[in-house]
Amino acid sequence: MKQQSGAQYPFAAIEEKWRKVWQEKKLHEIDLDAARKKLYCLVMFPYPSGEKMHIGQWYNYGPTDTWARLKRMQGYDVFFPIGFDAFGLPAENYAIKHGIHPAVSTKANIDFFREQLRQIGGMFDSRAELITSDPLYYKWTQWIFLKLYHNGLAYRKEAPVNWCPKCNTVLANEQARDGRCERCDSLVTRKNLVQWFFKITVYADRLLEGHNRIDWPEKTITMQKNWIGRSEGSEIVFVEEKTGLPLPVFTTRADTLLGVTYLVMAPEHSLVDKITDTSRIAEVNDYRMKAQQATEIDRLSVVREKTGVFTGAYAINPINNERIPIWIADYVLATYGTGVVMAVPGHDQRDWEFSQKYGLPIRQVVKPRDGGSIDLSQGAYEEFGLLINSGEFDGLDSLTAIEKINAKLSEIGRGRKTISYRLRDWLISRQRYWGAPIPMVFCDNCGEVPVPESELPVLLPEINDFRPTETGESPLARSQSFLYTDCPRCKAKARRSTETMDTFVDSSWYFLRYLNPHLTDKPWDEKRVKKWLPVDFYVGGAEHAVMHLMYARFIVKCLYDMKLIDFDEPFIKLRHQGIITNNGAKISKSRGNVINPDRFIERYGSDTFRCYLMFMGSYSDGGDWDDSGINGVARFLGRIYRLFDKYGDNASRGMALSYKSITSSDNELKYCLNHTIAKVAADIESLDFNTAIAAMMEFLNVLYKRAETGDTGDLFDYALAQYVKLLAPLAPHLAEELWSRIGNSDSVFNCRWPEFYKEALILEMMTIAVQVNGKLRGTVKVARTISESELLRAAKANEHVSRYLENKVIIKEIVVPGKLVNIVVK
RNA sequence: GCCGGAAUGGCGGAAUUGGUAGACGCAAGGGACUUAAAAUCCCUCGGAUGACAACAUCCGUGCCGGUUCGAUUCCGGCUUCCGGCACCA
Repeated sequence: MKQQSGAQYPFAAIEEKWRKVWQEKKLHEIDLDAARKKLYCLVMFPYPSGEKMHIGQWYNYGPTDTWARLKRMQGYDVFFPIGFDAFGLPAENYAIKHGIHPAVSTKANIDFFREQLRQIGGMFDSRAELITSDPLYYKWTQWIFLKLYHNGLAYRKEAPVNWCPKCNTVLANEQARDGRCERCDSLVTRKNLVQWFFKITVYADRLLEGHNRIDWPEKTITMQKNWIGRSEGSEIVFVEEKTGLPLPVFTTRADTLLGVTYLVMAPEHSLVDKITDTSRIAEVNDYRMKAQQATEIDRLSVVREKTGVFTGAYAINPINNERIPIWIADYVLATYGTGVVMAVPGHDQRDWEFSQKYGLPIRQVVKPRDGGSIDLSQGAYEEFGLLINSGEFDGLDSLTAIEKINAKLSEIGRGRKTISYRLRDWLISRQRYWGAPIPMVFCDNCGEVPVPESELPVLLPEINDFRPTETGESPLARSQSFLYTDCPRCKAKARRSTETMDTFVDSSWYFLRYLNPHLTDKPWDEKRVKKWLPVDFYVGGAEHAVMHLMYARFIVKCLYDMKLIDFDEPFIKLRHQGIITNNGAKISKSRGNVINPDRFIERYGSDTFRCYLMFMGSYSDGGDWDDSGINGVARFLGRIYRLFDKYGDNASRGMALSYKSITSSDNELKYCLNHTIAKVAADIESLDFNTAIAAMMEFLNVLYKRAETGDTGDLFDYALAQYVKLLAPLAPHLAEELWSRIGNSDSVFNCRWPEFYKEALILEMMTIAVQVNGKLRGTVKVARTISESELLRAAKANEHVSRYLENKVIIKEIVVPGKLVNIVVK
């Protein structure tokens, strides 16, 4: 018989049609106040820095929509909002490059993005859309700044900052990766500026504690822990001999205190001037100049020789009153610990290297616990051990010695146990135009004055020249009408703060705003926030592990402490999608290897493209982009379409049937139907989209086999109807079309995910593998109820097996119920 | 250097707590249909050896070793790749 090829799958018409219907019927608008089984599913919002969404963004939003749709069909009230992280450097750089004002280019780009998001067919609630560059939004970003300010969590100080000479802007440590600007790859230099900071360091321990209460990838939590870098140790106060100035050091090895042979200060340390001996001033200043200039180029070199100079000053060891020289060296960081290190060349490799170069003495104060010998001329001995040359502490184990020495220092008021962190305060000011202005005023009489809440928002001035200035001053200063204002307190002439806020401030609270982004008199709807937050499921790139994801947690903890919200962790469950590369290289505009999804949508349709992204491989691993397999997914959807084109009437009949009323001996189809229902749900839930689609393909193959053999009874009809529901989260447009064609007037997304019947998964006959000495020799098909002895007899009788048993002695017989038999012979 | 993760056919990738390795696809080859092409459908498809053939035997999940009746899975030691951190005292 001739095989009919059937109708072509008219995806373009179908997809456009249903997107319109969904919009008209407001299918994706949910009643936030009436919802009973809330599920807040959030995906990191895009920053519209280019004209179009790239493939990575599609990869973020398509599969996540599939997840959200499944949850909806499982009976949850799913809130799945999307918005635009529109402020910030990428958007501004795009505007500068194209000579368009960022307000204009951002709006145009958002329009493109919105259309593309619509093409995905995502169930985004359009009423919840927010744009962080909208005054209606950033008014409340400024409000949050003021809240932090009034609670002592925002402050200003002069600080050496990472400065990108090309972007003309300050960079956060997180943005100055490998000493290079995250955006433009220029080498970062240092510059002293007065900057605004948020006191995230105050929350270091709270941020660590919260890790125990969230379901996040282990890797992400580890990265945050490393970033916070909590380290327990001691603060020990040395005293400078001439001036009597205290010089506290931080160490984790108080047990080596008697092995200290000199101190080293960071070149930038503020006391260097005060202690340096007059005879050494020239040399010290010269070194400090060089250290400041010797920027990141040197820092990057892998094997960098340590350098330093002697200050001419001496310090006194608080335990034995020994007089030791004070040096400065740039291997000591000004920003960690106290900026002063007690050097123990015998037991710290860095100090050892320094001592070798400058001929400083080495003293052993720890010996191995096992009595073995060590050779300090080869390098430092950094292990814990037993103390020697340490007076009253001799013979103690390092761990005990740390306790005893801490106690003694405490007693004499010269030290204490303390904790040091790698985490620094969050530098939030940017000398850039495209951001939320910091709502502060500087008055000659009153000093630093916060803008009153009633005067928010401080509008971003509409200026023509929005490019950064070379002096480092913000371009906002170019606007006289913005810059000069009246002091809110004394009404005298005053100047506004001209910096804008880091965009990570904008994205640290947006999930609160989604629930009602149109509110004008408050930042969020408390009632809805109480009901909907925290976010149940958050999906986004792993590149945000230490920035966005930590800042958002910090801001939420601040708001919690101010009693403005009643939860202190914003994202209960977090998962990352993998990265799509192009020929193994990261996709970026600068590399010119951007993949535009549009041509695939045009050629294959949105459903096919979405399914292909999900089918390509593991979602959390990502992978290299290769379009050669997309045909297979297009064929798959085409086959579904044609099956229903031909057997639509059967599916319609199947709609009216209930599973329990069907009598059929087709156990294979029963199994397949029920197994697929369970598997697709479980796999989508755990983001294993690829295997969910594979299961749907297998199910389809089974259905086709039934169609070919004419075995199309009630069970087949019923299975067809269920198939549409299973398809719905994966290919929403096609499923909705088929659902309508088989006689439904309501959306498939308003029906419930089918139940599966466990009993169908238990097959009467099963195939058991038979091994001899662990090697597969054959299989036997037996009844499920077979006894162990009967199974063994059947296994041994199998012709492929029996010949391996001839003239052998059976030593052992292993039976794994339902799986296999292994016969061990000799 | 330190901390994670990974390595499976020509390719992307499957493989619930150790239990039939290679599901599902792609590509390729052969065939059907067609004037032809596209589309569609069917068959083969990890490697080696033997046979006309169905088939049989051996090898095979980065490398070496171990535990086990049995290892892609567990343990020890390497190699390579990816991600993160990198003078943090």
